[in-house]
Amino acid sequence: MSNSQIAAALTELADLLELLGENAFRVRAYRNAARTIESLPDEVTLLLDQSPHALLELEGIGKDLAQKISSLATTGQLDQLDEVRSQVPPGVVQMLKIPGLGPKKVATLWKELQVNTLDDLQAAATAGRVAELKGFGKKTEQSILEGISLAAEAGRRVLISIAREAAEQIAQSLRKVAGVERVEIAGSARRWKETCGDLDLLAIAADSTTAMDELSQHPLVSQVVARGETKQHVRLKSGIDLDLRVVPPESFGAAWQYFTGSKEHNVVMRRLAQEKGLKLNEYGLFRGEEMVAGTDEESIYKTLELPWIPPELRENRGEFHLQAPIDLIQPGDLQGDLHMHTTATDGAGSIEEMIEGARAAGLKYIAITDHSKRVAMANGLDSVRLREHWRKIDSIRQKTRGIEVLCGIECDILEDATLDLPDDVLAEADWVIAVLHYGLRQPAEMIEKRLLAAIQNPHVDCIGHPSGRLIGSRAPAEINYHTFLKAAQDYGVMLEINANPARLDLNDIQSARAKELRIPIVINSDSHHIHGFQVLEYGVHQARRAGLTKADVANTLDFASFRNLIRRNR
DNA sequence: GCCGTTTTCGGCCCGACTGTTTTCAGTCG
Repeated sequence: MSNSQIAAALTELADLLELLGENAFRVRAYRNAARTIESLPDEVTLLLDQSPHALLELEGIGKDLAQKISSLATTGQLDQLDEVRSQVPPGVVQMLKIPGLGPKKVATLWKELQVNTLDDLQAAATAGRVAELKGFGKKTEQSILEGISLAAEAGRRVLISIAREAAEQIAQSLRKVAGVERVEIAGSARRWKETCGDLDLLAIAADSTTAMDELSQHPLVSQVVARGETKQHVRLKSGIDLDLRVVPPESFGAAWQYFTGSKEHNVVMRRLAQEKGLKLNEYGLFRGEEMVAGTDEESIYKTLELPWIPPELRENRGEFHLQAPIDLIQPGDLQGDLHMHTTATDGAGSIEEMIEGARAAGLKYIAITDHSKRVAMANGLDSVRLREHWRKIDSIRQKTRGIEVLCGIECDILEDATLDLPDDVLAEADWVIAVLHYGLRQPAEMIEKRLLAAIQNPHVDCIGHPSGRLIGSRAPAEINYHTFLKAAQDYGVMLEINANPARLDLNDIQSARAKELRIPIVINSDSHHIHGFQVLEYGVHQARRAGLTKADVANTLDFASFRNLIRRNR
């Protein structure tokens, strides 16, 4: 198992144990271990190869967890996990996804009302039985009803990061099979959609049997749902479904185009073909019986008199108006990263470590932006500690070569629309990102007031993760994007695409609107550890889904130009 | 479950908020 899969298993175990009323500190130990494993630079299997005791060196991992992690890493199995899974109905675990419900409340619902599924819960809440429970009331009952759809949704789709990783891993092992010529990811994962409902792989193979056998036995696969000559449908242990299709080489482009979608994009494609007296399907583009294109995607688009359209744009959201090939931003275009944390607040890396991590990720400049004091749980900084932190950053950057470092702050926009730090402190910052963390459920007028107040503050350079959403688990704040974007444009405030795959906020649609208004976008990692910069890729693909080019993204500028942009906007 | 001892147990990050209570448990980040 990969590190993030091990981390997911440990997190699931923690959830289950918590529901079973296990000691909270024991549960925390599992969660801490999950985080530790997730942020390791090397795969656990590699560490174990180097030394069988390597895991014991890690903070927060003792004999017991080391043994469990090593079992997960080498066999993908953990008896304890299977055991507790059998004790808790899956529907009960899903209830944890309902905002406002934690393990205690869910356990009460499960035990007292015998609700085992989200449907059970909905029925109980509708009947008013939830409000009668001790510790529950009318408001809780109402918020449960509102949150159920969110939880149900979360169960059906997975984050793009989870989807891409599983798909790439399986594609890699299929590529090693004798006779397999080519394997590619298709579907929403190829379009880098925020979430994926299932995975699609496409292969060229002399003999489909060997490829399908390999897939059946893959450690990530739990069961084969269906298997035919050219198509195999499996379910992964993580609950995601995956389709593998084996196609002949001459049809590969057509199949790739077809199975990449989206459905809406393909409807238009087939209509355009029809208008030219052609027929498009997964086998090729045909005039009568004769195949006129289909070995590669480019030939299909070209025959339809279209430039090749990057997968991220294939949503029928205006991509057919493209006259010429569009040169979307690439991951390598980013030179800076303007949002990250250190051990001063809730990060895992020191200032020096984050600088080195950024350098290793190929970045030329960064801003260190720890939390302001309102985020007490993260040990947020007040004016005194922040100034001290900046002094420390300043002395370190004096000695640092090859990468520029800005003294920044991620400053909370408080519930009353004031900022968490006084103006005279913000004025000393090189870079200020203002964000909403609390009070996301306030009425739209209040959210608007808060965002506009932040934008109008002369020291604020950027609004970070504007909606505060966590995909699948926390709904976005209700934002009037029209006034919000207009204000950002008027006051020269940049907007962030937060690259954390659970955020991707601004979303693709609002990012496209920001581009139209020529509001500079910055794509930031929001790193909390030295390997956190890898997520920038997800932010870049989100930007690509919005049609952004290098010129639309401010942190593709060199440092001097970026610095000038900040100065000009202030 | 981990860790570090005043070394085999006792503590483990915490402040604010919400909705429930009538002094606080649970949730959030």
